[in-house]
Amino acid sequence: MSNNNFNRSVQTPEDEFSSHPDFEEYLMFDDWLNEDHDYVASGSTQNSVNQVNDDDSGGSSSQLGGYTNENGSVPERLEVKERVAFKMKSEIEILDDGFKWRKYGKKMVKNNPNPRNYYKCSCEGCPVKKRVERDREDPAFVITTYEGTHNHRSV
DNA sequence: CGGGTTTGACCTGCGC
DNA sequence: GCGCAGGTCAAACCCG
Repeated sequence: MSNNNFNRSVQTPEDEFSSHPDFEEYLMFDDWLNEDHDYVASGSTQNSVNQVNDDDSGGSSSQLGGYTNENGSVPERLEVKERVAFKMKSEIEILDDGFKWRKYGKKMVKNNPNPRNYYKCSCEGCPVKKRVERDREDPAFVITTYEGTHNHRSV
Protein backbone atom coordinates (compact mmCIF):
# COMPACT_ATOMS: atom_id res chain seq x y z
CA MET A 1 0.00 0.00 0.00
CA SER A 2 1.05 3.50 -0.55
CA ASN A 3 0.47 4.62 2.97
CA ASN A 4 3.65 4.21 4.92
CA ASN A 5 2.02 5.21 8.15
CA PHE A 6 0.17 1.94 8.45
CA ASN A 7 2.75 -0.64 7.62
CA ARG A 8 3.09 -1.86 11.12
CA SER A 9 0.80 -3.77 13.42
CA VAL A 10 -2.38 -2.20 14.68
CA GLN A 11 -1.39 -3.13 18.17
CA THR A 12 0.39 0.14 18.67
CA PRO A 13 -2.18 2.69 17.67
CA GLU A 14 -0.74 5.50 19.76
CA ASP A 15 2.43 5.49 17.82
CA GLU A 16 0.70 5.25 14.51
CA PHE A 17 -2.07 7.71 14.90
CA SER A 18 -0.63 10.45 17.02
CA SER A 19 1.30 11.72 14.09
CA HIS A 20 -1.38 11.12 11.54
CA PRO A 21 -3.41 14.20 10.58
CA ASP A 22 -6.57 12.21 10.00
CA PHE A 23 -6.85 11.14 13.58
CA GLU A 24 -7.82 14.12 15.61
CA GLU A 25 -8.72 11.90 18.45
CA TYR A 26 -7.85 8.36 19.34
CA LEU A 27 -7.91 6.16 22.34
CA MET A 28 -7.82 2.66 23.62
CA PHE A 29 -10.74 2.33 25.93
CA ASP A 30 -10.29 -0.88 27.77
CA ASP A 31 -13.10 -0.14 30.14
CA TRP A 32 -15.46 0.24 27.26
CA LEU A 33 -14.48 -3.17 25.98
CA ASN A 34 -14.67 -4.75 29.35
CA GLU A 35 -18.08 -3.39 30.16
CA ASP A 36 -19.24 -3.74 26.61
CA HIS A 37 -21.19 -0.56 26.14
CA ASP A 38 -22.03 0.08 29.71
CA TYR A 39 -23.86 3.21 28.73
CA VAL A 40 -26.40 1.09 26.95
CA ALA A 41 -27.49 -0.60 30.10
CA SER A 42 -27.27 2.38 32.35
CA GLY A 43 -29.32 4.67 30.20
CA SER A 44 -26.96 7.47 31.07
CA THR A 45 -25.28 8.35 27.86
CA GLN A 46 -23.45 11.50 28.56
CA ASN A 47 -20.28 9.98 29.86
CA SER A 48 -19.92 6.94 27.67
CA VAL A 49 -16.65 6.68 25.82
CA ASN A 50 -15.67 10.26 26.07
CA GLN A 51 -15.18 9.79 29.73
CA VAL A 52 -12.49 7.28 29.03
CA ASN A 53 -10.83 9.73 26.79
CA ASP A 54 -10.55 12.25 29.56
CA ASP A 55 -9.17 9.65 31.83
CA ASP A 56 -5.53 9.19 30.95
CA SER A 57 -5.91 6.36 28.51
CA GLY A 58 -2.35 5.19 28.84
CA GLY A 59 -2.84 4.12 32.41
CA SER A 60 -4.22 0.69 31.76
CA SER A 61 -1.63 -0.54 29.33
CA SER A 62 -0.12 -2.80 31.92
CA GLN A 63 -3.06 -5.13 32.13
CA LEU A 64 -3.77 -5.93 28.49
CA GLY A 65 -7.25 -4.65 28.16
CA GLY A 66 -8.15 -4.83 31.80
CA TYR A 67 -9.77 -8.18 31.28
CA THR A 68 -10.12 -8.95 34.91
CA ASN A 69 -13.37 -9.68 36.59
CA GLU A 70 -14.30 -8.55 40.05
CA ASN A 71 -12.27 -11.32 41.61
CA GLY A 72 -9.18 -10.11 39.86
CA SER A 73 -8.86 -13.23 37.79
CA VAL A 74 -8.68 -13.21 34.04
CA PRO A 75 -11.67 -14.79 32.31
CA GLU A 76 -10.43 -17.76 30.37
CA ARG A 77 -12.21 -16.79 27.24
CA LEU A 78 -10.50 -13.46 27.01
CA GLU A 79 -7.08 -14.68 27.92
CA VAL A 80 -6.25 -15.67 24.43
CA LYS A 81 -8.00 -13.02 22.47
CA GLU A 82 -6.55 -9.61 22.19
CA ARG A 83 -8.95 -6.79 21.63
CA VAL A 84 -8.06 -3.24 20.87
CA ALA A 85 -10.62 -0.53 20.34
CA PHE A 86 -10.17 3.08 19.48
CA LYS A 87 -12.29 5.98 18.46
CA MET A 88 -11.31 8.52 15.89
CA LYS A 89 -12.83 11.42 14.10
CA SER A 90 -13.14 10.37 10.51
CA GLU A 91 -15.41 10.84 7.53
CA ILE A 92 -14.78 7.35 6.33
CA GLU A 93 -15.17 4.13 8.22
CA ILE A 94 -12.81 2.01 6.19
CA LEU A 95 -9.32 3.32 6.49
CA ASP A 96 -6.29 1.73 5.05
CA ASP A 97 -4.48 0.25 8.03
CA GLY A 98 -2.23 -1.88 5.90
CA PHE A 99 -4.37 -4.99 5.99
CA LYS A 100 -6.97 -6.29 3.61
CA TRP A 101 -10.44 -6.67 5.07
CA ARG A 102 -13.48 -8.50 3.81
CA LYS A 103 -16.88 -7.47 5.05
CA TYR A 104 -18.95 -10.38 6.29
CA GLY A 105 -21.83 -8.80 8.13
CA LYS A 106 -23.76 -5.73 9.02
CA LYS A 107 -26.08 -5.32 11.91
CA MET A 108 -28.26 -2.71 13.45
CA VAL A 109 -27.46 -2.59 17.12
CA LYS A 110 -29.67 -1.33 19.87
CA ASN A 111 -29.23 2.16 21.23
CA ASN A 112 -27.33 3.15 18.16
CA PRO A 113 -29.08 4.39 15.01
CA ASN A 114 -25.98 3.56 13.02
CA PRO A 115 -25.27 0.05 11.74
CA ARG A 116 -22.28 -1.94 12.91
CA ASN A 117 -20.12 -3.54 10.26
CA TYR A 118 -18.13 -6.73 10.67
CA TYR A 119 -14.87 -7.41 8.85
CA LYS A 120 -12.45 -10.29 8.69
CA CYS A 121 -8.85 -10.11 7.58
CA SER A 122 -8.91 -11.55 4.09
CA CYS A 123 -5.48 -13.07 4.45
CA GLU A 124 -5.93 -16.82 4.59
CA GLY A 125 -5.57 -18.28 8.03
CA CYS A 126 -5.53 -14.94 9.77
CA PRO A 127 -8.11 -14.93 12.57
CA VAL A 128 -8.33 -11.18 13.03
CA LYS A 129 -11.70 -9.50 12.93
CA LYS A 130 -12.78 -5.96 13.36
CA ARG A 131 -16.01 -4.16 14.08
CA VAL A 132 -16.68 -0.68 12.85
CA GLU A 133 -19.49 1.53 14.02
CA ARG A 134 -20.22 5.20 14.37
CA ASP A 135 -20.49 6.82 17.73
CA ARG A 136 -24.14 7.26 18.51
CA GLU A 137 -23.41 10.45 20.41
CA ASP A 138 -21.31 11.98 17.70
CA PRO A 139 -21.54 10.35 14.26
CA ALA A 140 -18.43 12.22 13.26
CA PHE A 141 -16.53 9.66 15.30
CA VAL A 142 -15.88 6.12 14.23
CA ILE A 143 -15.36 3.37 16.79
CA THR A 144 -13.18 0.54 15.55
CA THR A 145 -12.61 -2.66 17.49
CA TYR A 146 -9.88 -5.08 16.46
CA GLU A 147 -10.05 -8.62 17.77
CA GLY A 148 -7.15 -11.00 17.57
CA THR A 149 -3.62 -10.69 16.35
CA HIS A 150 -2.44 -10.84 12.78
CA ASN A 151 -0.28 -13.86 12.08
CA HIS A 152 1.28 -12.21 9.07
CA ARG A 153 2.81 -8.94 7.99
CA SER A 154 0.66 -6.25 6.50
CA VAL A 155 -0.04 -6.57 2.79
C1' DC B 1 -14.46 -14.43 -14.18
C1' DG B 2 -12.92 -13.67 -9.59
C1' DG B 3 -13.21 -11.35 -5.48
C1' DG B 4 -15.75 -8.29 -2.52
C1' DT B 5 -20.36 -6.58 -0.80
C1' DT B 6 -25.11 -6.99 0.54
C1' DT B 7 -28.64 -8.81 3.20
C1' DG B 8 -31.80 -11.96 5.33
C1' DA B 9 -31.63 -16.10 7.93
C1' DC B 10 -29.68 -18.71 11.37
C1' DC B 11 -27.18 -19.64 15.75
C1' DT B 12 -25.95 -18.72 20.45
C1' DG B 13 -25.59 -16.52 24.89
C1' DC B 14 -27.83 -14.07 28.40
C1' DG B 15 -31.33 -11.87 31.22
C1' DC B 16 -35.89 -12.13 32.85
C1' DG C 1 -38.36 -21.73 29.09
C1' DC C 2 -38.71 -17.72 26.30
C1' DG C 3 -37.48 -13.71 23.97
C1' DC C 4 -34.09 -10.48 22.66
C1' DA C 5 -29.75 -8.87 20.92
C1' DG C 6 -25.36 -9.65 19.00
C1' DG C 7 -22.52 -12.25 15.89
C1' DT C 8 -21.89 -15.23 11.78
C1' DC C 9 -23.10 -17.62 7.52
C1' DA C 10 -24.01 -17.99 2.84
C1' DA C 11 -26.43 -17.17 -1.46
C1' DA C 12 -27.24 -13.62 -4.57
C1' DC C 13 -25.55 -9.69 -6.44
C1' DC C 14 -22.19 -6.19 -8.08
C1' DC C 15 -18.06 -4.40 -10.03
C1' DG C 16 -13.44 -4.13 -12.03
